[in-house]
Amino acid sequence: MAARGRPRGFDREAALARAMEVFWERGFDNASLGELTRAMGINSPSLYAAFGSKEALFQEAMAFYVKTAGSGIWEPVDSLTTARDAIAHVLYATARAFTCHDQSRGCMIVLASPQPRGSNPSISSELERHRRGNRDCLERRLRRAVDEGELPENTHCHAIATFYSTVQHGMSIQARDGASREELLGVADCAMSAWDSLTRPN
Amino acid sequence: MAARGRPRGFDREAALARAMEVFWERGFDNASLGELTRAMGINSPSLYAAFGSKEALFQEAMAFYVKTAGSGIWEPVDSLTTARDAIAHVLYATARAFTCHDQSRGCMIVLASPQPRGSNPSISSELERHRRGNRDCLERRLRRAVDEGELPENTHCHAIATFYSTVQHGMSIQARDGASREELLGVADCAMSAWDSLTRPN
DNA sequence: TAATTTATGTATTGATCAATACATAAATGA
DNA sequence: TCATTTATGTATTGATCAATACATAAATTA
Repeated sequence: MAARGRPRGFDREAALARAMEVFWERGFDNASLGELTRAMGINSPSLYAAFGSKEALFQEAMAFYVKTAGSGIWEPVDSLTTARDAIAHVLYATARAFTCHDQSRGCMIVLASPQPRGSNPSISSELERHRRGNRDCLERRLRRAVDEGELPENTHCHAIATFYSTVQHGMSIQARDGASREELLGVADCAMSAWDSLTRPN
Repeated sequence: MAARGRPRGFDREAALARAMEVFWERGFDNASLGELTRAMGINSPSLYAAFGSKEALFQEAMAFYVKTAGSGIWEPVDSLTTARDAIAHVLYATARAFTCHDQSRGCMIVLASPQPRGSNPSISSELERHRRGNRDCLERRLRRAVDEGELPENTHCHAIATFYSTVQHGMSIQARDGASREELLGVADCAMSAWDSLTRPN
């Protein structure tokens, strides 16, 4: 069945990628519709026809971010053979990802709308839900490692997952403050140096 | 010399404290003048007469935050007798400070304006300057510990300071996401468990 | 008391925001 | 060809923002 009506004059996914860039760099509130439409190369009626609203556009941009920039960091967590490798991968991949653009930008999920009572609470809570999901992903991986015998039974999986999640969040702030790749890799080194004492039977 | 003209009808510092609370919770952009004046109990002409502008009010609120909420965290760094005690104090005091209100709020310096190209770049850079100052404070304390013989000569003071600074920043995000005091204290525990391996002569 | 100075309350300003009205363009189906 | 459907461009809407104009109130100085 062919599409009825005048065909869309722009690439929807390319426009979404541009919108993601703007939201990533400027945050939700500071990304004005004028800036978005300029970056996307369309006018506001086209934006609203294709995406619905600024909030809906952000939600799609967030999903696009997770699928692209975020997948290289989080997807290998379950496939790597040890929890230690998985955690180390998250930290080192984060250090590289946060410093692969001209200007370091950190994580869109952490920085795009940090105030829970900001202008759009539903966006803030959606971002928070996603951050919590990442932490839970680490905690599940640690529990699996306990089940598999890699880690001792009394491992504090919740505390360790929260710790590494905290380090990963902090790297976003450091990246925004201009930290170099070497500095962020050094942060990952320091964080991983706690591994043995954190997972010691005792 | 007595003050000329009609005396101010409100307590300037109390109003500033109220403004700080609003900026702290809502961030610079989302804190509207209406919300600020309502919280401060004054009308906008009084605000502008007393503080100059929204930006100037924020700068004063930031200084007030540093002097009040921040001093308990950072002031003891130089007076504590070991670098280890100093770093531990920063982390544990942060965990307590970030969870002493009804709703966890994290650090105003980290969360009030996270986008460097936000609506007010001068505020973002001022906040960044302050974050960098805190990291430098840790690094200086570590270097002093090397000079005093507490830590070995080849200690990576810059990397260690960046690491603990990163953890402290990450705790702001966790606090905003509702982390409990126990969870943040656990993060501090995990971070401090890296101390021995980070400062081992090797 | 009269002149001066500073603060306050009410109302308003121009700018910017997200979102939309409306006419027109470009496709398909009959 | 002609009706229908969808997209686009121009222009505009009401809301909200930070900041201010202006008249009045409350103090000091002369």
